[in-house]
Amino acid sequence: MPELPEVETVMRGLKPVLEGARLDTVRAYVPKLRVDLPKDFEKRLNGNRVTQLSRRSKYILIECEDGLVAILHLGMSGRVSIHGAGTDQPERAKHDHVTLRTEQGDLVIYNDTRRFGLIVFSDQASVQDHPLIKDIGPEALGNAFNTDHLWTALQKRKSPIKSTLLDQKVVAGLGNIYVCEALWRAGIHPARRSDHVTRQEVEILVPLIRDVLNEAIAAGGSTLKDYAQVSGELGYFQHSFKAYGREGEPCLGDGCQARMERIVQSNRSTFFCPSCQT
DNA sequence: CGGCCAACCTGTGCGC
DNA sequence: TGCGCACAGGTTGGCC
Repeated sequence: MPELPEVETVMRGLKPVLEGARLDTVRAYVPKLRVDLPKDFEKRLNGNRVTQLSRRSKYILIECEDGLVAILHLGMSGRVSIHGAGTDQPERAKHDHVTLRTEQGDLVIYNDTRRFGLIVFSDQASVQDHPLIKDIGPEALGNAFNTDHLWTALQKRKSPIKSTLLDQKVVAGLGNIYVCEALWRAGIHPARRSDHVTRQEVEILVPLIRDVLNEAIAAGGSTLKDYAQVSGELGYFQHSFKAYGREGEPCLGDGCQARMERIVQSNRSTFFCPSCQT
């Protein structure tokens, strides 16, 4: 998926188009993504007015005036494109699964090759208690994600630090790319047992996690492979990773002569420097 | 509960 | 252009 920076970028791109807008024509072309779409999907959204967009972890929350909240997750390959009123509005493309048109004439298309994304309904009063939301840990960019919190979580775990940072119950928003990047910056080996990371290292790691996420958001989200951010003026950006995808290439650490390596941890690729990361 | 793995899908790239 | 396999940014459910 899109990780936190990409989801944040998509949410920010959708905000000016959807917030305050009344939905005019809502269509679903498939019965399910990763899970079934709500049975009354089109009916509940059509004619509704969007009041607020927000993000929780990698979920985009779309609140409507009648209290309905649509919870959107982009999975691995979900993309959102916006086609402004008065511009050419494309024919339905392969893997376009959901379209929203506003009364102003803006068109929002959800495209998801692998259909690992999802859209479910909740309501304003109980969305924080929704099963998908309720166990999520503190936002990586929020104040509640701090040294104490991460340190406490790490003490309870023997699994590799990489796996723990991917656990959304520990910290919300990190994914495979930014965990690799943050651990490289912090000089921590991804296979190190969580409970063997020192408190001093956690103090270094937490702000580095924030840095890498903030830099990616500032860059408009990274554009990579099958993920493309095309929501209007935010545009494209080429973000160059220091660790992710750099197997066999020189480590970019100061004065480091080593080459980056790739290992597989719980079926996910991890990229790291065998010299800088201990 | 912690930890691991398969499953959910489609597409792409590489070796033969 | 064919076949088979590995791999891709995520999350869940089942099992030990």
